[in-house]
Amino acid sequence: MYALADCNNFFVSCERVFRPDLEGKPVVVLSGNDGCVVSRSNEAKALGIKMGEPLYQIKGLVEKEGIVCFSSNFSLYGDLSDRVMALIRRHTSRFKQYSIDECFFNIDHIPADQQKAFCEQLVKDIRRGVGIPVSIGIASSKTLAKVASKYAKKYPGYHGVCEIRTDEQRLKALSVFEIGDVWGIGRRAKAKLTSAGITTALQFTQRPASFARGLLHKPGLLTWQELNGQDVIDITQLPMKQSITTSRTFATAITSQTVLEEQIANFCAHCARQLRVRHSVAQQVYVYAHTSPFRTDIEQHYLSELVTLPVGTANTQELVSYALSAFRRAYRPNTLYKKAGVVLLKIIDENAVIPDLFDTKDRARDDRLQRVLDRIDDRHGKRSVILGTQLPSPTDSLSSSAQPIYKTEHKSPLYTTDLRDIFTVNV
DNA sequence: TCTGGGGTCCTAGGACCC
DNA sequence: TCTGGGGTCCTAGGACCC
Repeated sequence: MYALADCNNFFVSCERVFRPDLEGKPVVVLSGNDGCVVSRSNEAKALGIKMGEPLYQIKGLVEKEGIVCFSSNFSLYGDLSDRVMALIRRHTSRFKQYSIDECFFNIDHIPADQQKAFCEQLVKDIRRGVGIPVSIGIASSKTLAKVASKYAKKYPGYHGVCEIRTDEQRLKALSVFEIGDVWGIGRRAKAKLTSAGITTALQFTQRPASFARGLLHKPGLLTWQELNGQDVIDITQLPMKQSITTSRTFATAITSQTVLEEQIANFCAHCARQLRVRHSVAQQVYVYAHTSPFRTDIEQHYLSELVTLPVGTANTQELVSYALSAFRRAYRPNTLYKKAGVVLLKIIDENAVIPDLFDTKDRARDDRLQRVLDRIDDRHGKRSVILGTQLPSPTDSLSSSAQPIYKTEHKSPLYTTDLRDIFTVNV
Protein backbone atom coordinates (compact mmCIF):
# COMPACT_ATOMS: atom_id res chain seq x y z
CA MET A 1 0.00 0.00 0.00
CA TYR A 2 1.05 3.53 -0.79
CA ALA A 3 0.42 6.60 1.29
CA LEU A 4 0.40 10.09 -0.17
CA ALA A 5 0.78 13.09 2.13
CA ASP A 6 -0.35 16.40 0.67
CA CYS A 7 -0.14 19.73 2.50
CA ASN A 8 -3.42 21.67 2.44
CA ASN A 9 -3.28 25.04 0.64
CA PHE A 10 0.46 24.84 1.23
CA PHE A 11 1.76 28.37 0.52
CA VAL A 12 -1.16 29.97 2.35
CA SER A 13 -0.67 27.58 5.28
CA CYS A 14 3.02 28.58 5.44
CA GLU A 15 2.08 32.26 5.67
CA ARG A 16 -0.46 31.47 8.38
CA VAL A 17 2.07 29.66 10.56
CA PHE A 18 3.51 33.09 11.34
CA ARG A 19 0.24 34.97 11.07
CA PRO A 20 -2.26 32.97 13.14
CA ASP A 21 -4.51 36.02 13.06
CA LEU A 22 -5.27 35.07 9.43
CA GLU A 23 -6.85 31.75 10.43
CA GLY A 24 -10.42 31.65 9.10
CA LYS A 25 -9.87 34.61 6.76
CA PRO A 26 -9.57 34.64 2.96
CA VAL A 27 -5.87 34.56 2.02
CA VAL A 28 -4.10 34.06 -1.32
CA VAL A 29 -0.46 33.73 -2.37
CA LEU A 30 0.58 35.21 -5.71
CA SER A 31 2.95 33.95 -8.38
CA GLY A 32 6.16 35.75 -9.29
CA ASN A 33 5.70 39.39 -10.28
CA ASP A 34 2.47 39.34 -8.23
CA GLY A 35 0.77 38.07 -11.38
CA CYS A 36 -1.57 35.16 -10.62
CA VAL A 37 -3.14 33.43 -7.64
CA VAL A 38 -1.23 30.20 -6.97
CA SER A 39 -2.48 29.23 -3.51
CA ARG A 40 -5.85 29.91 -1.87
CA SER A 41 -7.23 29.42 1.62
CA ASN A 42 -10.56 27.59 1.85
CA GLU A 43 -12.25 30.96 2.46
CA ALA A 44 -10.71 32.36 -0.74
CA LYS A 45 -11.84 29.25 -2.68
CA ALA A 46 -15.35 29.75 -1.29
CA LEU A 47 -15.35 33.28 -2.73
CA GLY A 48 -14.92 31.75 -6.17
CA ILE A 49 -11.27 32.64 -6.75
CA LYS A 50 -9.78 30.20 -9.25
CA MET A 51 -6.32 28.68 -9.34
CA GLY A 52 -4.09 30.69 -11.68
CA GLU A 53 -6.45 33.64 -11.88
CA PRO A 54 -4.67 36.93 -12.63
CA LEU A 55 -4.68 39.35 -9.70
CA TYR A 56 -5.82 42.33 -11.75
CA GLN A 57 -9.01 40.49 -12.70
CA ILE A 58 -10.10 40.09 -9.07
CA LYS A 59 -8.96 43.47 -7.74
CA GLY A 60 -12.55 44.46 -6.89
CA LEU A 61 -13.25 41.24 -5.02
CA VAL A 62 -9.96 41.52 -3.12
CA GLU A 63 -10.91 44.98 -1.84
CA LYS A 64 -14.55 44.20 -1.16
CA GLU A 65 -13.89 40.99 0.80
CA GLY A 66 -10.65 42.10 2.43
CA ILE A 67 -8.70 39.21 0.93
CA VAL A 68 -5.14 39.17 2.24
CA CYS A 69 -2.54 38.83 -0.56
CA PHE A 70 1.05 37.61 -0.24
CA SER A 71 3.83 37.70 -2.84
CA SER A 72 5.47 34.29 -3.05
CA ASN A 73 8.24 33.69 -0.52
CA PHE A 74 9.98 30.53 -1.62
CA SER A 75 12.71 30.46 1.00
CA LEU A 76 9.97 30.30 3.64
CA TYR A 77 8.00 27.58 1.81
CA GLY A 78 11.13 25.56 1.09
CA ASP A 79 12.19 25.66 4.71
CA LEU A 80 8.78 24.59 6.08
CA SER A 81 8.57 21.90 3.39
CA ASP A 82 11.91 20.49 4.57
CA ARG A 83 10.55 20.27 8.12
CA VAL A 84 7.35 18.49 7.09
CA MET A 85 9.27 16.05 4.88
CA ALA A 86 11.86 15.32 7.58
CA LEU A 87 9.10 14.43 10.04
CA ILE A 88 7.39 12.03 7.63
CA ARG A 89 10.65 10.46 6.46
CA ARG A 90 11.63 9.67 10.05
CA HIS A 91 8.60 7.43 10.59
CA THR A 92 8.16 5.74 7.21
CA SER A 93 10.02 3.72 4.61
CA ARG A 94 10.66 4.12 0.86
CA PHE A 95 9.93 7.81 1.18
CA LYS A 96 9.82 9.82 -2.05
CA GLN A 97 9.23 13.55 -2.16
CA TYR A 98 7.15 14.35 -5.23
CA SER A 99 6.85 18.14 -5.02
CA ILE A 100 7.34 20.96 -2.53
CA ASP A 101 4.16 19.96 -0.66
CA GLU A 102 3.66 16.26 -1.45
CA CYS A 103 5.35 12.95 -0.82
CA PHE A 104 4.68 9.25 -1.30
CA PHE A 105 5.78 6.68 1.23
CA ASN A 106 5.35 3.09 2.16
CA ILE A 107 3.73 1.91 5.41
CA ASP A 108 3.89 -1.86 4.97
CA HIS A 109 5.89 -2.18 8.18
CA ILE A 110 2.67 -1.24 10.01
CA PRO A 111 -0.07 -3.92 10.36
CA ALA A 112 -2.87 -3.18 7.86
CA ASP A 113 -5.50 -2.52 10.53
CA GLN A 114 -3.27 0.09 12.20
CA GLN A 115 -2.15 2.04 9.14
CA LYS A 116 -4.97 4.55 9.27
CA ALA A 117 -4.40 5.31 12.96
CA PHE A 118 -0.67 5.61 12.29
CA CYS A 119 -1.25 8.21 9.57
CA GLU A 120 -3.76 10.10 11.73
CA GLN A 121 -1.05 10.43 14.38
CA LEU A 122 1.37 11.65 11.69
CA VAL A 123 -1.10 14.36 10.65
CA LYS A 124 -1.40 15.50 14.29
CA ASP A 125 2.38 15.48 14.78
CA ILE A 126 2.96 17.64 11.69
CA ARG A 127 0.26 20.07 12.69
CA ARG A 128 1.70 20.41 16.18
CA GLY A 129 5.39 20.28 15.24
CA VAL A 130 5.47 22.43 12.09
CA GLY A 131 2.05 24.07 12.01
CA ILE A 132 1.05 22.83 8.56
CA PRO A 133 -2.26 20.95 7.94
CA VAL A 134 -1.72 17.75 5.94
CA SER A 135 -4.03 15.21 4.27
CA ILE A 136 -3.04 11.58 3.68
CA GLY A 137 -4.50 9.08 1.20
CA ILE A 138 -3.81 5.32 1.38
CA ALA A 139 -4.33 2.92 -1.53
CA SER A 140 -2.70 0.21 -3.66
CA SER A 141 -1.60 2.58 -6.44
CA LYS A 142 -0.33 6.14 -6.45
CA THR A 143 -3.23 7.47 -8.52
CA LEU A 144 -5.74 5.90 -6.11
CA ALA A 145 -3.78 7.31 -3.14
CA LYS A 146 -4.19 10.73 -4.74
CA VAL A 147 -7.93 10.16 -5.02
CA ALA A 148 -8.07 9.11 -1.37
CA SER A 149 -6.10 12.17 -0.25
CA LYS A 150 -8.63 14.45 -1.97
CA TYR A 151 -11.43 12.86 0.06
CA ALA A 152 -9.33 13.20 3.21
CA LYS A 153 -8.91 16.89 2.47
CA LYS A 154 -12.54 17.54 1.55
CA TYR A 155 -14.36 15.86 4.44
CA PRO A 156 -13.34 16.77 8.01
CA GLY A 157 -14.91 13.51 9.22
CA TYR A 158 -11.86 11.62 7.91
CA HIS A 159 -9.57 13.45 10.38
CA GLY A 160 -7.07 14.00 7.57
CA VAL A 161 -6.70 10.37 6.46
CA CYS A 162 -8.73 8.36 3.93
CA GLU A 163 -7.99 4.84 2.70
CA ILE A 164 -9.14 2.93 -0.35
CA ARG A 165 -8.48 -0.64 0.75
CA THR A 166 -11.29 -2.84 -0.53
CA ASP A 167 -12.68 -2.99 -4.07
CA GLU A 168 -16.04 -1.78 -2.71
CA GLN A 169 -14.30 1.34 -1.37
CA ARG A 170 -12.52 1.83 -4.68
CA LEU A 171 -15.71 1.61 -6.77
CA LYS A 172 -17.59 3.92 -4.42
CA ALA A 173 -14.80 6.50 -4.37
CA LEU A 174 -14.39 6.51 -8.16
CA SER A 175 -18.15 6.64 -8.87
CA VAL A 176 -18.41 10.22 -7.62
CA PHE A 177 -14.91 11.35 -8.59
CA GLU A 178 -14.81 13.76 -11.53
CA ILE A 179 -12.61 12.53 -14.35
CA GLY A 180 -10.87 15.89 -14.69
CA ASP A 181 -9.72 15.72 -11.07
CA VAL A 182 -7.80 12.48 -11.64
CA TRP A 183 -3.99 12.72 -11.45
CA GLY A 184 -2.74 12.62 -15.05
CA ILE A 185 -5.96 13.82 -16.69
CA GLY A 186 -5.45 17.39 -17.84
CA ARG A 187 -7.68 19.78 -19.74
CA ARG A 188 -7.24 18.18 -23.14
CA ALA A 189 -7.77 14.62 -21.93
CA LYS A 190 -10.82 15.70 -19.96
CA ALA A 191 -12.37 17.24 -23.08
CA LYS A 192 -11.76 14.07 -25.10
CA LEU A 193 -13.25 11.87 -22.38
CA THR A 194 -16.26 14.14 -21.91
CA SER A 195 -17.13 13.92 -25.58
CA ALA A 196 -16.85 10.15 -25.28
CA GLY A 197 -19.53 10.35 -22.58
CA ILE A 198 -17.21 9.88 -19.60
CA THR A 199 -17.58 12.21 -16.62
CA THR A 200 -16.49 10.09 -13.64
CA ALA A 201 -13.35 8.10 -12.91
CA LEU A 202 -15.46 4.95 -12.56
CA GLN A 203 -16.87 5.25 -16.08
CA PHE A 204 -13.31 5.54 -17.40
CA THR A 205 -12.19 2.37 -15.61
CA GLN A 206 -15.18 0.44 -17.00
CA ARG A 207 -14.08 0.98 -20.60
CA PRO A 208 -11.56 -1.52 -22.02
CA ALA A 209 -7.84 -0.80 -21.75
CA SER A 210 -7.68 -0.45 -25.54
CA PHE A 211 -10.07 2.51 -25.30
CA ALA A 212 -7.76 4.35 -22.88
CA ARG A 213 -4.71 3.53 -24.98
CA GLY A 214 -6.37 4.56 -28.23
CA LEU A 215 -7.70 7.89 -26.99
CA LEU A 216 -4.96 9.02 -24.60
CA HIS A 217 -1.93 6.94 -25.63
CA LYS A 218 0.53 5.54 -23.13
CA PRO A 219 0.05 8.02 -20.26
CA GLY A 220 -3.73 7.47 -20.44
CA LEU A 221 -3.30 3.71 -20.28
CA LEU A 222 -1.11 4.01 -17.19
CA THR A 223 -3.76 6.14 -15.48
CA TRP A 224 -6.44 3.59 -16.43
CA GLN A 225 -4.37 0.75 -14.93
CA GLU A 226 -3.68 2.72 -11.75
CA LEU A 227 -7.35 3.54 -11.24
CA ASN A 228 -8.03 -0.19 -11.59
CA GLY A 229 -5.68 -0.83 -8.70
CA GLN A 230 -2.49 -1.78 -10.56
CA ASP A 231 0.73 -0.15 -9.40
CA VAL A 232 2.36 0.87 -12.70
CA ILE A 233 3.59 4.47 -12.34
CA ASP A 234 7.19 4.55 -11.20
CA ILE A 235 8.48 7.75 -9.64
CA THR A 236 11.56 6.25 -7.96
CA GLN A 237 13.54 6.72 -11.18
CA LEU A 238 14.79 10.24 -11.92
CA PRO A 239 18.07 9.98 -9.97
CA MET A 240 19.45 13.11 -11.59
CA LYS A 241 17.78 16.24 -12.85
CA GLN A 242 17.67 16.45 -16.62
CA SER A 243 17.36 20.21 -16.76
CA ILE A 244 17.68 23.24 -14.49
CA THR A 245 15.77 26.41 -15.35
CA THR A 246 15.75 29.95 -14.02
CA SER A 247 13.34 32.35 -15.67
CA ARG A 248 11.41 35.48 -14.77
CA THR A 249 8.64 37.69 -16.06
CA PHE A 250 9.46 41.39 -15.76
CA ALA A 251 7.16 43.99 -14.25
CA THR A 252 7.54 46.07 -17.43
CA ALA A 253 8.91 44.84 -20.72
CA ILE A 254 12.65 45.39 -21.29
CA THR A 255 14.25 46.40 -24.57
CA SER A 256 17.76 47.32 -23.37
CA GLN A 257 20.40 44.78 -24.31
CA THR A 258 22.58 45.53 -21.28
CA VAL A 259 19.68 45.23 -18.82
CA LEU A 260 18.73 41.88 -20.36
CA GLU A 261 22.34 40.73 -20.25
CA GLU A 262 22.46 41.43 -16.53
CA GLN A 263 19.29 39.35 -16.08
CA ILE A 264 20.61 36.48 -18.21
CA ALA A 265 23.91 36.49 -16.28
CA ASN A 266 22.01 36.26 -12.98
CA PHE A 267 19.68 33.49 -14.21
CA CYS A 268 22.67 31.53 -15.45
CA ALA A 269 24.65 32.00 -12.23
CA HIS A 270 21.65 30.75 -10.25
CA CYS A 271 21.35 27.64 -12.45
CA ALA A 272 25.10 26.99 -12.17
CA ARG A 273 24.93 27.08 -8.38
CA GLN A 274 22.08 24.51 -8.43
CA LEU A 275 24.26 22.35 -10.65
CA ARG A 276 27.17 22.41 -8.20
CA VAL A 277 24.94 21.65 -5.22
CA ARG A 278 23.98 18.45 -7.06
CA HIS A 279 27.58 17.65 -8.05
CA SER A 280 26.61 17.75 -11.70
CA VAL A 281 27.75 19.51 -14.85
CA ALA A 282 25.78 20.74 -17.87
CA GLN A 283 26.73 20.14 -21.47
CA GLN A 284 24.25 22.53 -23.04
CA VAL A 285 23.00 26.04 -22.29
CA TYR A 286 19.69 27.32 -23.67
CA VAL A 287 18.85 31.02 -23.52
CA TYR A 288 15.51 32.57 -24.40
CA ALA A 289 13.54 35.81 -24.15
CA HIS A 290 10.15 36.75 -25.55
CA THR A 291 7.41 39.33 -25.75
CA SER A 292 4.21 39.09 -23.72
CA PRO A 293 1.94 36.47 -25.34
CA PHE A 294 -1.06 38.42 -24.03
CA ARG A 295 -0.36 41.52 -26.05
CA THR A 296 -2.19 41.55 -29.34
CA ASP A 297 -1.09 45.08 -30.19
CA ILE A 298 2.55 44.19 -30.85
CA GLU A 299 4.33 41.66 -33.03
CA GLN A 300 5.26 38.55 -31.09
CA HIS A 301 8.92 37.64 -30.95
CA TYR A 302 10.60 34.60 -29.41
CA LEU A 303 14.37 34.63 -29.18
CA SER A 304 16.17 31.38 -28.37
CA GLU A 305 19.65 29.97 -28.75
CA LEU A 306 21.05 26.58 -27.80
CA VAL A 307 24.78 26.15 -27.21
CA THR A 308 26.53 22.81 -26.89
CA LEU A 309 29.66 23.10 -24.76
CA PRO A 310 32.95 21.47 -25.74
CA VAL A 311 33.31 20.14 -22.17
CA GLY A 312 30.61 19.75 -19.52
CA THR A 313 30.97 22.33 -16.74
CA ALA A 314 29.34 23.80 -13.62
CA ASN A 315 31.60 26.84 -13.56
CA THR A 316 29.63 30.08 -13.27
CA GLN A 317 32.08 32.22 -15.23
CA GLU A 318 32.26 29.78 -18.11
CA LEU A 319 28.50 29.12 -18.29
CA VAL A 320 27.69 32.83 -18.07
CA SER A 321 30.11 33.62 -20.87
CA TYR A 322 28.44 31.02 -23.14
CA ALA A 323 24.96 32.22 -22.14
CA LEU A 324 25.79 35.85 -22.84
CA SER A 325 27.44 35.24 -26.21
CA ALA A 326 24.44 33.13 -27.23
CA PHE A 327 22.11 35.89 -26.12
CA ARG A 328 24.09 38.52 -28.03
CA ARG A 329 23.79 36.49 -31.23
CA ALA A 330 20.02 36.28 -30.90
CA TYR A 331 19.15 39.65 -29.38
CA ARG A 332 16.91 41.90 -31.49
CA PRO A 333 16.81 45.64 -30.71
CA ASN A 334 13.59 47.57 -30.19
CA THR A 335 11.72 44.49 -28.94
CA LEU A 336 9.60 44.52 -25.78
CA TYR A 337 10.96 41.50 -23.93
CA LYS A 338 8.58 40.59 -21.09
CA LYS A 339 10.18 37.34 -19.97
CA ALA A 340 13.59 35.71 -20.21
CA GLY A 341 15.25 32.56 -18.95
CA VAL A 342 18.24 30.23 -18.95
CA VAL A 343 18.02 26.43 -19.07
CA LEU A 344 20.93 24.07 -18.43
CA LEU A 345 20.60 20.75 -20.28
CA LYS A 346 22.40 17.45 -20.90
CA ILE A 347 23.21 17.25 -17.22
CA ILE A 348 25.56 14.51 -16.05
CA ASP A 349 27.48 13.63 -12.90
CA GLU A 350 30.60 15.73 -12.38
CA ASN A 351 32.71 12.57 -12.40
CA ALA A 352 31.44 11.56 -15.83
CA VAL A 353 32.90 14.55 -17.68
CA ILE A 354 34.64 13.63 -20.90
CA PRO A 355 37.77 15.76 -21.37
CA ASP A 356 38.48 17.48 -24.67
CA LEU A 357 41.82 16.74 -26.30
CA PHE A 358 42.09 20.33 -27.51
CA ASP A 359 40.87 21.97 -24.30
CA THR A 360 42.66 25.24 -23.57
CA LYS A 361 41.20 25.85 -20.13
CA ASP A 362 42.96 25.16 -16.84
CA ARG A 363 39.92 23.49 -15.32
CA ALA A 364 41.53 22.45 -12.05
CA ARG A 365 42.37 26.10 -11.39
CA ASP A 366 38.88 27.33 -12.36
CA ASP A 367 37.33 24.75 -10.05
CA ARG A 368 39.47 25.84 -7.12
CA LEU A 369 38.41 29.45 -7.61
CA GLN A 370 34.76 28.43 -7.91
CA ARG A 371 34.93 26.46 -4.66
CA VAL A 372 36.36 29.49 -2.85
CA LEU A 373 33.59 31.72 -4.21
CA ASP A 374 30.93 29.22 -3.12
CA ARG A 375 32.40 29.07 0.37
CA ILE A 376 32.29 32.84 0.67
CA ASP A 377 28.63 32.82 -0.35
CA ASP A 378 27.88 30.02 2.13
CA ARG A 379 29.44 31.94 4.96
CA HIS A 380 28.37 35.50 4.18
CA GLY A 381 25.14 35.01 2.27
CA LYS A 382 24.06 34.64 -1.33
CA ARG A 383 25.60 37.05 -3.84
CA SER A 384 28.44 38.10 -1.53
CA VAL A 385 30.71 37.76 -4.55
CA ILE A 386 29.27 37.97 -8.06
CA LEU A 387 30.47 38.59 -11.59
CA GLY A 388 30.57 42.12 -12.95
CA THR A 389 28.05 41.14 -15.63
CA GLN A 390 25.54 40.33 -12.90
CA LEU A 391 25.46 43.99 -11.85
CA PRO A 392 23.48 46.70 -13.61
CA SER A 393 25.72 48.62 -15.97
CA PRO A 394 26.42 52.21 -14.81
CA THR A 395 24.66 53.72 -17.83
CA ASP A 396 21.50 51.75 -17.10
CA SER A 397 21.38 52.67 -13.43
CA LEU A 398 21.70 56.33 -14.38
CA SER A 399 19.01 56.24 -17.05
CA SER A 400 16.47 53.93 -15.43
CA SER A 401 14.15 56.02 -13.28
CA ALA A 402 14.38 53.68 -10.27
CA GLN A 403 11.76 51.40 -11.78
CA PRO A 404 11.91 47.92 -10.23
CA ILE A 405 12.32 45.02 -12.63
CA TYR A 406 10.20 42.66 -10.53
CA LYS A 407 7.05 43.32 -8.58
CA THR A 408 6.70 41.87 -5.06
CA GLU A 409 4.49 44.25 -3.16
CA HIS A 410 3.12 41.83 -0.60
CA LYS A 411 6.13 39.82 0.50
CA SER A 412 6.20 38.39 4.03
CA PRO A 413 9.44 38.40 6.04
CA LEU A 414 11.89 35.48 5.82
CA TYR A 415 10.73 34.23 9.22
CA THR A 416 12.79 31.06 9.32
CA THR A 417 15.83 31.75 7.18
CA ASP A 418 16.95 35.35 7.74
CA LEU A 419 17.42 36.78 11.19
CA ARG A 420 17.67 40.34 9.92
CA ASP A 421 14.06 40.17 8.77
CA ILE A 422 12.86 39.04 12.16
CA PHE A 423 14.58 41.98 13.82
CA THR A 424 13.07 44.33 11.27
CA VAL A 425 9.62 42.97 12.07
CA ASN A 426 10.09 43.37 15.81
CA VAL A 427 11.31 46.93 15.46
C1' DT B 1 -1.90 48.38 -18.31
C1' DC B 2 -2.04 44.30 -15.47
C1' DT B 3 -1.62 37.19 -16.96
C1' DG B 4 4.21 32.40 -12.76
C1' DG B 5 8.02 29.17 -12.50
C1' DG B 6 10.14 24.72 -12.74
C1' DG B 7 9.91 20.38 -14.12
C1' DT B 8 8.87 15.48 -16.79
C1' DC B 9 7.42 12.36 -20.49
C1' DC B 10 5.71 11.13 -25.06
C1' DT B 11 5.24 11.46 -30.01
C1' DA B 12 5.82 12.75 -34.72
C1' DG B 13 8.76 13.88 -38.13
C1' DG B 14 13.20 14.95 -40.23
C1' DA B 15 18.07 13.73 -40.99
C1' DC B 16 20.96 10.29 -41.59
C1' DC B 17 22.83 5.54 -42.09
C1' DC B 18 23.40 1.09 -44.70
C1' DT C 1 7.66 7.41 -66.55
C1' DC C 2 9.77 4.64 -63.24
C1' DT C 3 12.45 6.29 -57.38
C1' DG C 4 13.05 0.83 -51.04
C1' DG C 5 13.11 -0.64 -46.52
C1' DG C 6 14.54 -0.65 -42.02
C1' DG C 7 16.82 1.31 -38.50
C1' DT C 8 18.70 5.11 -35.11
C1' DC C 9 19.15 9.60 -33.33
C1' DC C 10 17.68 14.17 -32.54
C1' DT C 11 14.47 17.91 -31.91
C1' DA C 12 10.32 20.59 -31.39
C1' DG C 13 6.05 20.74 -29.61
C1' DG C 14 2.23 19.06 -26.91
C1' DA C 15 0.46 17.57 -22.58
C1' DC C 16 0.72 17.15 -17.98
C1' DC C 17 2.19 17.93 -13.03
C1' DC C 18 2.54 21.06 -8.69
